[in-house]
Amino acid sequence: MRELAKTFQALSDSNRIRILKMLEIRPLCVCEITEILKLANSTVSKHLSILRDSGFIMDEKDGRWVNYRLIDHAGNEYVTRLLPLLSSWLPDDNIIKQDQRRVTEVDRNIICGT
Amino acid sequence: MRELAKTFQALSDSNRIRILKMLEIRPLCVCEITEILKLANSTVSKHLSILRDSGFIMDEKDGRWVNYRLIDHAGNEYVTRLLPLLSSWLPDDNIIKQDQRRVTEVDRNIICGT
DNA sequence: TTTATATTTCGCCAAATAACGAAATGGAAT
DNA sequence: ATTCCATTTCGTTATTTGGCGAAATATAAA
Repeated sequence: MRELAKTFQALSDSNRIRILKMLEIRPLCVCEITEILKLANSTVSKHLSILRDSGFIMDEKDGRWVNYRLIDHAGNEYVTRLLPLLSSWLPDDNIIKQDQRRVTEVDRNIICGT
Repeated sequence: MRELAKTFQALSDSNRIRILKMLEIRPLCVCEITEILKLANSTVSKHLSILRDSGFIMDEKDGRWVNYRLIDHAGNEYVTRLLPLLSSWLPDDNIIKQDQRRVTEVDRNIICGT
């Protein structure tokens, strides 16, 4: 039960929901997410670790960046069922739509390290 | 998005999950839930108001008691999808099983007002 | 109307959470 | 090896949360 509560807890924050909805478009590095959410990178890193620890996302090194992506096939029943639900929700949310559009526009080589 | 985060927030506490799983068995009054969870009645009342405000449960007066039950047909997409999921989860959790057994045994006329 | 009882609301406290900036870490490139 | 830069970790702060007991509310019974 602890695990289930923790799973819902991971989804109970607006910024983490925004991150998951952005990752529906494509994998992103921390600085791209930071740029879109307008939060400190340490804050974004914390949100990402919460989403990773609850099984929603995975990370992989890519040169000097760390790419985060939605988990492909979760070994986790809760995540397996919740991710598709989340994917079907908020299609008309203005913030989510704007975030997702910016994901298609943003280029890590330009925005990172300014 | 706020509403969605709030919905998950409601499910992010173990005691609220226990309450919802108890209500799968039958409607319950506050003092029955209080007896099973072993919490202060003010605490249980707060949990119930959170679950009600997020659309998972409804209340109805019944004499001097207030019965809480799972919402029948939610006007809420999130609740409509999440309640069946929750219902399918935790079938082997020992605490949940014990709670649900106690729901079938408990009698408000005996346990309330001792 | 008075008393009893179930529930809610209020005020408080301790613990958890989300945010930040600064410092530490770890590769990549020079 | 040293520098550069993306990311993580650490320490702090403000806010939220979950818990309690006491007081307020509401309804049933006497």
